[in-house]
Amino acid sequence: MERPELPLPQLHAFVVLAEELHFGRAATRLGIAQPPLSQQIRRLEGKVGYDLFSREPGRIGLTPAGRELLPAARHALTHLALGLTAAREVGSGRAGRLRIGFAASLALTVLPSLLRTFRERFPAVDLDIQEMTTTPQLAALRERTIDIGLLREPPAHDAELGFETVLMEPFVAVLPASHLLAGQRAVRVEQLADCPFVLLPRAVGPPLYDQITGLCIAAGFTPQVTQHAVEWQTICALVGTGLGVSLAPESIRRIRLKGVAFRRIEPSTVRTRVAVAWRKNDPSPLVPGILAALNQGPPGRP
Amino acid sequence: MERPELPLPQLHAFVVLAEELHFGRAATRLGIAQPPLSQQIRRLEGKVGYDLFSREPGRIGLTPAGRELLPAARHALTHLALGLTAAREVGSGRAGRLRIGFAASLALTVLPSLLRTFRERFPAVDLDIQEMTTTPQLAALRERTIDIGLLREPPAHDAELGFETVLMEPFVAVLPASHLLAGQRAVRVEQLADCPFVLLPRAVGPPLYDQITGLCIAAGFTPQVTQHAVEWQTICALVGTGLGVSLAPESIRRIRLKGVAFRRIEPSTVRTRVAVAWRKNDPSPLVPGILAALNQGPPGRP
DNA sequence: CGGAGTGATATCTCTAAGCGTATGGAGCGT
DNA sequence: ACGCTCCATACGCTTAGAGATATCACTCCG
Repeated sequence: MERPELPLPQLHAFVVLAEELHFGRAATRLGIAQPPLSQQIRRLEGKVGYDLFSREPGRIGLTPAGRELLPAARHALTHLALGLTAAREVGSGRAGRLRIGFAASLALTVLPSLLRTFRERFPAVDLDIQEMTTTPQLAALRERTIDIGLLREPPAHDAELGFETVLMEPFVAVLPASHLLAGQRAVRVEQLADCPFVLLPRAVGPPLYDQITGLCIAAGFTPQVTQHAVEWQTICALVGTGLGVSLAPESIRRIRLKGVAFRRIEPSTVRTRVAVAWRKNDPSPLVPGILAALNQGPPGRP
Repeated sequence: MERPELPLPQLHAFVVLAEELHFGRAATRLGIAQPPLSQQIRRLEGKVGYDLFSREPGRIGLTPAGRELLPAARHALTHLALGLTAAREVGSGRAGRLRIGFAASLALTVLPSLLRTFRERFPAVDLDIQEMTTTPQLAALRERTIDIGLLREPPAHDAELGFETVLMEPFVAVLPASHLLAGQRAVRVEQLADCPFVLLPRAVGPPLYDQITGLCIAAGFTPQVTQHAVEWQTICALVGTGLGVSLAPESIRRIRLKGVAFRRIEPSTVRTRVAVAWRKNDPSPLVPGILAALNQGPPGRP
């Protein structure tokens, strides 16, 4: 990439003159007087090294060299103009791309309303949404694979990432419909002490896992996890087969499955925190945009 | 076409910095100190209205707006550079296109050697050659349909066109091989007085036609033209069938046809002038080039 | 022959680009 | 804590660019 030799204003004048083939009119179109235009063209011809126009009285024409340069000049000017407006669109946040990672359990609650209000405000923005559990989201944010994360139980502080709480969800008990406890309106956690548990593997979201087991421990027992599954959908299905019970954020009530019952638990003080995450140094104007959309949009009730 | 907002030097700096992602190295590549580079980028960002780079200590990166502008900037710069060198190639005459019209009778004499020497000197120039008779050539030159004409009997002076004599050709008699006069080494023009003539239509080249009939009139008779044909090739063929005789420039001896004989004529003082023609105001550097090639190349002997 | 139209030249002004040197200040590693 | 790297800022200088006005030169035309 060598340093540019031809100033753009001169090329602009060149293109306009090539279209008008008349110094007076071209100068008018450029909004300048005629002599400066003559100068511009002369200067440009000086830098190119050859005449670009043949000047015969009453008849201005492009020389072969001018004909050769014209399309390049036109392309450069239009490309730049387009690129500039595109960059401004993106810079202002009117256009662009935002990659969002979200926890599967939010697919039926926060996510839909968030996407709706965001799309209303930024119709030209492409949204790439991708289901990911908490830990991979944090990694993806750092690696710049996603720009926004919707996750559970964020770390309290992070040098690189910012968090904002979206929702505080209580837990519910997930029971087979045939289970004894399913007859109650609410279930005390200690009543689950002897039941086998179906849970997420701890690795996909250690804080949430610890919160659930912490609930049990607070109730005086250590849950016996007999089965793991990576998706809440699967956990509910397994519970439905009678394999065990589970404790889950209230959101998953939206998953309707035959033979599965959800019940409030007591104590109901412990809640799981749902948060947005973003890179603090992300220069994109869409990040503030989506935070605003989250706060403004209808609160995602489970 | 609006007036350009972004100066090219700044875009150049932008592209280089986007490649290096390091102010120091980019400045070195640009051959300037680091602070001016910072200024350039700042100015550019000011004009765009948004940051193009995210500056975190130890890590420079493109913002989305910068990513959007980068390809446009690169395209503009490379297109301009290519267009500029192309224009210079054409301007210097090293490349380009030259449209040549030529009289058919020259296809076997002046034209081949001219093309050969011209191609040696200007290998990158495209030559469009096109067979045309004299009158259309003059029109095509004026209409800028061709750039160079190779024609017979040019007008003595022309305001717009320039001419240079390439060759002065004597005439020969074209006879059926069986003709009585074919037995002689040379034919006196008046011996053709009673023969029917095959000639070009006057319209395709009035001066040449008048010259031929003038030859006859000088010899004391008016030729009886019984047949016209637009190509010398055809004329010779018709002569070969015994339809008549003709008078033609010596060049057409190169046309070898059975049953056709060519003989010197007497008096042999009258000659037909073969000339190059060009637009006097043609800005192309190839015009002087081809004139030089004509003078330098081997003289086109018929 | 004179005037209209068109482009080139001459001269002047002003602005902003472009560069350099010197300096400040934040992170990071030793 | 110190120094190193790296980028930003401040200041001053020079020059090229871009504009205007006034004037000249040429051609064409009535």
